[in-house]
Amino acid sequence: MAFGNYIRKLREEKQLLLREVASQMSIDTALLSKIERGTRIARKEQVEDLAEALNESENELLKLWMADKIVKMIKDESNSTEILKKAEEEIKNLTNKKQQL
Amino acid sequence: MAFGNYIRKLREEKQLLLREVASQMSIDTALLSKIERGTRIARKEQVEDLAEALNESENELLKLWMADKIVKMIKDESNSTEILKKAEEEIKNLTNKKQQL
DNA sequence: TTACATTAGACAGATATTGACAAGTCAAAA
DNA sequence: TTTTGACTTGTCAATATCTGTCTAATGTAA
Repeated sequence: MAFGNYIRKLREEKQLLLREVASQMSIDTALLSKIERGTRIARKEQVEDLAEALNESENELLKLWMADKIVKMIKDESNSTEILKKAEEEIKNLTNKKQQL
Repeated sequence: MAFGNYIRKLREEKQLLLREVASQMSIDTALLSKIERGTRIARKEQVEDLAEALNESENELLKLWMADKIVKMIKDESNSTEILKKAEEEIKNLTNKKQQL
């Protein structure tokens, strides 16, 4: 599930209003609405605030948020899976190099 | 291999000078140098021009270029692999949804 | 209707990206 | 050693993108 849908689901489960959560995040209700609907991308800071406001794991939310950004970036490419595979390969290489230090 | 290193290798194999390739791309030599060294990210247009100038597959270069952007985005995260896995999962979901249309 | 939650659009200000220029390093040739 | 040519680096103005808010609109239940 996309990041926006996920946090909306969390918010609704907790029976919180947009304005309540947005207020805790110190942003406008409209902005949170857009983030939940996926028409605006949250900033890292805002994801952290969200985790706090929704009492959820910050790491988990950040993970979903980053994955979401990647998806938005390549979802329209015909070879998106190959791109991810290549990225994974590169990450592995980097990790190995780091360990050698 | 990162995108920049890769295109530098290609250029050197073909014995082309920065200024020759840059000229074909209608950009400054300095900019191409930075792209090859990874201190600047090429624009999509420039990757296309590069493919032309180096006589390489545009799709392949674009793939590497996108993978590179993803790597730059998450390489410093401790859970980068998990992030990629999640992204892959989402992409699969999207693909399935599309097929249902 | 009224009240309240949510959403859409438009805007100005903040931030980031872009490409070029000039000055720099470096190595090989003269 | 000077010169030459390839490449690199730092800086900067112009441009493009992003940010958050405001206002107005939509939807919905009482």
